[in-house]
Amino acid sequence: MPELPEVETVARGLQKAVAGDAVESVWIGKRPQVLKSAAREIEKAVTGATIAAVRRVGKHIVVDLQNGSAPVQWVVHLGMTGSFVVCPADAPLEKHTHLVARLRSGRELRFVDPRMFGKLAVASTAFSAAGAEPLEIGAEEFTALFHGTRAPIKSALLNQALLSGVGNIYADEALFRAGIRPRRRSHTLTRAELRSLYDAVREVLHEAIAAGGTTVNDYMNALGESGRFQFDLRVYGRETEPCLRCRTPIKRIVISGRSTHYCPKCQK
DNA sequence: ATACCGACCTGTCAGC
DNA sequence: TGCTGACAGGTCGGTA
Repeated sequence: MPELPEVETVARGLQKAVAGDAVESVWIGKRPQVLKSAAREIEKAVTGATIAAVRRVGKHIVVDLQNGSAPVQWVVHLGMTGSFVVCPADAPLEKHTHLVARLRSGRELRFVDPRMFGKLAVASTAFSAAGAEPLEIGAEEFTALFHGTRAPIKSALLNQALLSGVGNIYADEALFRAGIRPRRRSHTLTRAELRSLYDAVREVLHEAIAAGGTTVNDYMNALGESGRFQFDLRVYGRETEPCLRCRTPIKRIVISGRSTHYCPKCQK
């Protein structure tokens, strides 16, 4: 589900809603797949801790906790269907809820994930993403990064070790805006093409953040509200529909197992 | 080194 | 109505 703009939206929403609050107690479900730290360890790190800040790193949500003298990080990845929301304690418990943190303010912070592709862990060492932040990297560095791999550009954009945060929707949208075919080999792109792609990636991510993310199916922000960027998608999910620029039907192909959408006329 | 492919899970929707 | 298969925002590990 969530790519950089969705995770950013959740992190900002949580930062606004729960920074300064504290965790009084925690309930942990019995789904080992989503818990990457032992339940005991999570309980120990989180119970009694003050929430200093909530921020995004790549596609991860990082909650900075202060527990006694030791800073601890609570790291959450939403996978495809995860949600991390704050709600009143009496809100009905959703199916597939894996963790509930009761806050001093009386509200609850809940981690819900039906498909269980998400992850939740605690860490005492600073968490960092493998790849570069697309909104922080410079154009030169971006070019060097993509000249260094022979993979199809669509696959390269999805490779979190190169760039952290771009997922299937925004990869397709950025390639459309830059006029580049998704199967083109990354190292064969000209400097000018990579410069357009750099601009397109940043532009689409900024616009999507401003719209509160894309809700295709079940993505929700920290307060359980939908995003609005689904109305601004130009190619993703528009197979056979006319290109918004040239009216040619949008094509759908599969690249490294992911559904890929592009305009055969506008993208070279 | 690189790149496909299935696996991990549950839910939904289209088609028969 | 109900079954079956395809598909879904993401990553990982195995294999070629």
